[in-house]
Amino acid sequence: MAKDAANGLEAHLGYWLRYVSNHVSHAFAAKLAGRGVTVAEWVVLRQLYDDGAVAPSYLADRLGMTRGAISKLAERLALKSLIARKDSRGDRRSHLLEITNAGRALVPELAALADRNEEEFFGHLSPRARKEIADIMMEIVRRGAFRSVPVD
Amino acid sequence: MAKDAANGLEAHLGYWLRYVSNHVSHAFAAKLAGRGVTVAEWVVLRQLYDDGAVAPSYLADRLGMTRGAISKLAERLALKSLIARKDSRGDRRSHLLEITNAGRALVPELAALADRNEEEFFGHLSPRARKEIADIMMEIVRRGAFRSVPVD
DNA sequence: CATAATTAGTTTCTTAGGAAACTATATTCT
DNA sequence: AGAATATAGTTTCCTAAGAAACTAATTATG
Repeated sequence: MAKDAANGLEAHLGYWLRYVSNHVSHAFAAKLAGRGVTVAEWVVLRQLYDDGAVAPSYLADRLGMTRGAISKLAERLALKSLIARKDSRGDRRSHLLEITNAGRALVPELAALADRNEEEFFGHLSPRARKEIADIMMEIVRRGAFRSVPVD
Repeated sequence: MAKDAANGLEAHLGYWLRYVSNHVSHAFAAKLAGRGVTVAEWVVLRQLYDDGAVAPSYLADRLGMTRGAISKLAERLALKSLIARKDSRGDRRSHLLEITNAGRALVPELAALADRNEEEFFGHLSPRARKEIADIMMEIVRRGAFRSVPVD
């Protein structure tokens, strides 16, 4: 019962994750578009809502994006006055990003859209199943398989 | 025990799926880059490996991409001689895409990389857990939540 | 049968992210 | 202290995808 080297696409969990995740994100993006923000912007906003003032590089690390991407993202959010840059006393290379009042006010609205999207795609799953999958995903992140990827 | 409207990012399954999926895809992309193909190209190639000659629009539908994206993807793959366009007798608007011998020969190599990537991220999960998640993802796709997404 | 509507695919424009080069500041080493 | 190195963030260049406009061919309609 040898496994075919050209194993079906569908056999890979990565395939299904990508497929579903792309669709879920896309649907979410469509909802967010009404409020003039992208998914990435929402994620940054939501993070700053919790974290207060943090360095761009911290965000990059935390959210798994490059510094360049965060730099541009921060610029866009600043133009929309949803976040503000704040000098970080002590090190003149760096600064801090902080959510503005307008940004803070927006978060619950966007969160409601996130909840609705979540419900739309995963609402039919039992809380137990949802929790289990989320735990597995977190475990994968926790294992830090992300750093150690050999580039071949 | 009211739920906070600004529910934590991490509470959303969509968030974790996106996070993990992005990383898995990225790691996979790095592996594929050695063979000169992208993840999207691999997916198309793999599909054609199974399906024989099919219309671009079928691929777009099947893979959840736009026709424009498939058009450009097909062009790239054709330039690499991994697929070929074939006139579809009868309807002169359309044509068929077909994997070439070179493309066919490449698939098992790429499949091995896919397996390795899969192993790297999901290898620690029991076959049962993997199967369960995959089933849930397929179920979400099957439910066709994808079509019915309201754009607001 | 001629014209309208539809369908298949392509192209243009725009957006967003990664990689790597780059600038400015801070730290380390001797 | 002075030179080499490292770090924070930005910018440039490139790639890829979506939306919508567009072209060509086909089917439906009056």
